[in-house]
Amino acid sequence: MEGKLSSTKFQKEYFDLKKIHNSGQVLLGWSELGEGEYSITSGRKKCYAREVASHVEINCPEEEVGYWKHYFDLETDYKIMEESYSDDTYLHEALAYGRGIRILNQDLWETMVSFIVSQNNNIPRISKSLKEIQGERDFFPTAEEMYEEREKLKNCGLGYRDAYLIKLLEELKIGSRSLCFDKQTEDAYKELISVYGIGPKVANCILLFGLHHMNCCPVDTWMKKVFSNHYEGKVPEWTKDKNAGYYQQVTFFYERNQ
DNA sequence: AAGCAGGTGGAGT
DNA sequence: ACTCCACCTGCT
Repeated sequence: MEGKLSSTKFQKEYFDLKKIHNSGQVLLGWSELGEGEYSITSGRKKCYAREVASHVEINCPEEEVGYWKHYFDLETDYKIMEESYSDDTYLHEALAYGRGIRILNQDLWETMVSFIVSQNNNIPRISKSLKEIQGERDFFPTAEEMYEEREKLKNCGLGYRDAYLIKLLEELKIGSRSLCFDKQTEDAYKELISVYGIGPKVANCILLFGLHHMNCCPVDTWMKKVFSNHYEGKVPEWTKDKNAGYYQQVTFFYERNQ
């Protein structure tokens, strides 16, 4: 490690590591070292985070404090987001239950791979496959690194999804596609679903979890349960809110843990 | 032992 | 534009 280490504390009321870890947005990079204690990687960076008393403590190199503040979205006020919910009893309950969940600013490439792998799949196998892809490395491989070892992807238990990743890696290699999605939500969405293996659900997950478009609301089997169990099968108004992604996360979390 | 799991592409209307 | 349905694989 280079430079001084830094230990920073943050109020825990709207920052709950365990809830974030179990909220469905994180599929790689986090490993639980003990109760409420994690080592976390994102891109080429690594930190340790743990719950102490009424705080969350983040330990990382001094020059990376800003990176991790952004990763945990600590510049966003979740209290205001919670209080600005529409007049909706179920959402109100979910917001209280999920208080502490934040929408992370995860590494884009890691998010893309994670959610391509996640389709029609289950959590244990998703995690297993993603660990297989990482292998013995300290960090999840970049697109360049994965391209070099693309043949190995066939041995990662990905099933038919390996073809999706290999095609994407080849497109990136020859430059017919880039990882720049720095554009309006609608344009980024169109470009994402043009990727072989990315449909509407995965595209919305990438927009929300990798590109921080807070208005995006991925609809998966759990969200369909939310709609049918609490909204008479209708799609609630808040799915179109500017903070729909946060509402999706807390209702997803609430429904899954009932 | 069939069916399912954080869906998608492709074929057929 | 909209319904079906096969699809890798591991788990129950």
